[in-house]
Amino acid sequence: MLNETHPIRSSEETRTRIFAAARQLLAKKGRRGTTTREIAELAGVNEATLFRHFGNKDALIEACVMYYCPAGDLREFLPKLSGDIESDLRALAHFMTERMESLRDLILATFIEEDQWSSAGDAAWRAPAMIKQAVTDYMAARVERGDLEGDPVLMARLFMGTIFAYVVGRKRMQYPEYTLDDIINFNVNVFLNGVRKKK
Amino acid sequence: MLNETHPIRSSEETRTRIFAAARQLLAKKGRRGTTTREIAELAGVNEATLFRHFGNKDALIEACVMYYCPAGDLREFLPKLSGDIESDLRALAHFMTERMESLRDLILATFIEEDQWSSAGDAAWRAPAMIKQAVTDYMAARVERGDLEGDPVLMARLFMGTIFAYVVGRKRMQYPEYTLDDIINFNVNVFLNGVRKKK
DNA sequence: CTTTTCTGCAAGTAAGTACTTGCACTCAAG
DNA sequence: CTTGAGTGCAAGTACTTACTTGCAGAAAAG
Repeated sequence: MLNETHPIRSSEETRTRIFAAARQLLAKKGRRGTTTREIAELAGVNEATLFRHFGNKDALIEACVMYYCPAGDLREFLPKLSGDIESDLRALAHFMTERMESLRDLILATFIEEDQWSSAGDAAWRAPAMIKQAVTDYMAARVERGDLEGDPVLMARLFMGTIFAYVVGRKRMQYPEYTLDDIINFNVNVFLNGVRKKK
Repeated sequence: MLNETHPIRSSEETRTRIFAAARQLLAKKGRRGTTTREIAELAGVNEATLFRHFGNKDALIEACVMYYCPAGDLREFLPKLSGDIESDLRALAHFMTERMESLRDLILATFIEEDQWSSAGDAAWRAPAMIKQAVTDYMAARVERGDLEGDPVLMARLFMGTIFAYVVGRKRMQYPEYTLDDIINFNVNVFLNGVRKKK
């Protein structure tokens, strides 16, 4: 007999359900504030299943972060860039905003309890670090070509900082009267006017 | 007899010792990761003293945040500004960096566990919100005067965002080869070139 | 001197939490 | 049909944590 408390589920699906629940709770309550009981409940599995899959809470969290922080999806995006700087930067800003937005809470969570995240914390930061490097390279190429002038590292830092601040600060510092496009356009314009090479 | 386990302490001093310890731990481990036992130990008081002073952990944390987030110290600073825009903005950037730095971890902690901070979370954000308003006003005045052009709200947002990103991201995104001055000077220059009115 | 206030100390309680274990059930593969 | 993997369920363990309580000492105020 097949009752509703025993639905058929593959092992894979169970794992992803657990990951989804863990991510949601980790982002909301942090590592210590999240209990295995809550994760199990939200995932719709028994608490014992968590431990049978991952051994302990730490391993679960680490696997969860690894699962959600792939580091390679930037390579599909970069080759598409080659128009003029302004549209490039706008596209980059949109791409980065999306990426960071989807990891926002997980990234934020690694900021506090810093000593307790161990390698899971590093995993969450791998994608942003790769993007940072790519942006720096982009800026350096444009400086080389004579489009921009200044230190590419500081340029990348400034550019990414504006996006970081938008994504992270959004909840506490709200600007409901502006759309994401408004803000990105403004930021890109100011940035470009500020670093474009004078002729 | 006066032994070292019973040193003389006024009630006021005990409170500030508790606040200092609580702040340190809250910043490092978050609200749930911080235990009353640890706070008492670090403060050098008995755990029971905590509860005799504040009743419960929540009230302690709230009192602690209130204690460390005064909202009025900006008024002493603003009147000193009246030179040219560049030096004004540099001074503002330094001031904001210092303020945010001293509250960095407390502010960060309020980002996650958001539902659990209640009014303490608002208290931690009162000072930044006031600074945001002051910067917006400053920008508006400069636009009015014809020095800058653009939307003062977005200008303030961008300007503060760069500082926010620096302070918050510092630990994970390190640039040991640049000093704070390097970064502030670069950011202020780019920003100013970007928003200065063209003649 | 007496009283009040603040504190330390030790013991304890009730609740929560990570994690375990033994058993039964379902389903798919051999 | 048998077997094994994956799961639910219920009970339990060892530990932590917020919070309490009763007692005693020390200092300050009256």
